[in-house]
Amino acid sequence: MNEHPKSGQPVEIEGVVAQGKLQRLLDVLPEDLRSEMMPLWQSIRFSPGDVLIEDGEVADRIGFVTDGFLAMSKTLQDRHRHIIGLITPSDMFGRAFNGPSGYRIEALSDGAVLTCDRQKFEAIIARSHEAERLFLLSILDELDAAREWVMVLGSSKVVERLASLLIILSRHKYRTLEGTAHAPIQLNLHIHIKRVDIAHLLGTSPESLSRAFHQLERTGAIRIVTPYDVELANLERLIEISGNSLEMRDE
Amino acid sequence: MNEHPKSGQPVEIEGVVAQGKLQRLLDVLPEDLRSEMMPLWQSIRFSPGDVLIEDGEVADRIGFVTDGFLAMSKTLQDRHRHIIGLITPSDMFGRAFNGPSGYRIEALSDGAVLTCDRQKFEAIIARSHEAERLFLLSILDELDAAREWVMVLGSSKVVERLASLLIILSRHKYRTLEGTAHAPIQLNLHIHIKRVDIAHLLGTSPESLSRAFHQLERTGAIRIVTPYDVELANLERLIEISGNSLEMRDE
DNA sequence: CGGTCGGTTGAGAAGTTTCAACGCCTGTGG
DNA sequence: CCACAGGCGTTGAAACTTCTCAACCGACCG
Repeated sequence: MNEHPKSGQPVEIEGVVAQGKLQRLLDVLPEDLRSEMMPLWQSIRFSPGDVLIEDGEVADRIGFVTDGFLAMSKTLQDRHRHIIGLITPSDMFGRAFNGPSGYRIEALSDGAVLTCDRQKFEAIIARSHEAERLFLLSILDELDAAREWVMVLGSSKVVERLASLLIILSRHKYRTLEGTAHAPIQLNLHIHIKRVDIAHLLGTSPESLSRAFHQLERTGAIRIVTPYDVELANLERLIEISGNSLEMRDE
Repeated sequence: MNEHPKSGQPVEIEGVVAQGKLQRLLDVLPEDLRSEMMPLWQSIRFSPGDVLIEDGEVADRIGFVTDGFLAMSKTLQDRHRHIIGLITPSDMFGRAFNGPSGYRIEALSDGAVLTCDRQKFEAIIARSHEAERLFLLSILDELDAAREWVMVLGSSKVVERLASLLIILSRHKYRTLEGTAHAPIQLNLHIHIKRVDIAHLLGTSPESLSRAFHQLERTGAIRIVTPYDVELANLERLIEISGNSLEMRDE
């Protein structure tokens, strides 16, 4: 274990490297708080279907995704399932500073999280003004993401929503895309999420989703290598189909 | 009306009484900061179509709605307009602690806001740990609201989305509904928002929206007194139609 | 080899969009 | 004071998209 991780130096926990938001958070913590927090972290692997936090439960842990996809989901009385949002690597989950979870946190793919006792996490963050500010900013990012998602779901056609999703996922993967949108690059997305789950995320059925995928392929926007491996053959066209609702902004 | 944790003294600015979140924020501020902030507030009236903050603009003011409805909206290149969210009385707008606005803030009805210079607001909030914490909590609330809205837009049928909207609006208006959902109460909603705007909010067309309204009326869930004045005749049925996706939780 | 899971495809039913037209109300100018 | 235009909600009808149910297929597994 690293004794004195200086700012910018990768922090490693149980063989897993903390990235993105967690890394930045740790960078900002004063030395004493950081060394207090470090031993609290624990790496946990998950597989599709695992439930990390149940709907309505008061979570006793928070966590950061280091690999794979989690989802916030909700199953209604009529057995209808909605996926409210994806939680992708670097994102946090677990409602720090807040009440019970309004939805289930479940795994959509294989992956791993770094988790920490919620109350201890909160207590340490609250002792650093800088860390609390950083935390606030990350919530504001989440808010933006949620609102962007509202935009996406606002479009009535499934192809549009799917195109938007693919763009968003590609943005997550390659955070340095700005300006290159018009270059004839080819991006590969390996998304190990089942069609049903993507369908529930987009508010549609697996059948319609399948047709949308193949429609995108017919128009040349993407190439379906395997159901989990899509090549963004023509990003410009994909953006056009998505309705131009998304900026290719960086984080 | 809510209980005020500390001072409990309603604050009045230019004849407008600060409610909800703003009141609570002021209550939490230490005396010196509060008297510093008070003179910064200014009440402004708005009418439908007024643009308070333009898409992409770095807002120099933040504000709290005291009456009427604002919307976060975005107009795409293909002239398609989305409304991402409503901003209702007590809500804040204006991206404190954050970059440029990702959408336009426009008025959907007549109403009023209390506004304040953004930088000064931030500076004062940042000097009170309690206020900053409260601010963080209100962002978390917004996040919940945005995600609830994602749920709503996830349902494929327009009637369901409309039913959900009506329930949410009624919850905003009568914050003390829990437990009474089964009582045969009649709620009246006076919403001076044009059908086109509601349609854009629900991601549909005015025509479909109109049909949805009348379908709700036919099934006895609501009664349309005037297009802007709806009576929730059968809340239970409305909830059922909405797909039970919403809890009648309090704020 | 048979079963299950997940993706795809087909076909008819259901819901939505789109375009066009109508009616009501309001405000304006003759 | 009336006529008329424009805004807004509503209604109708046809084109389109999506949903639903059913069947099929390939991969994987016991």
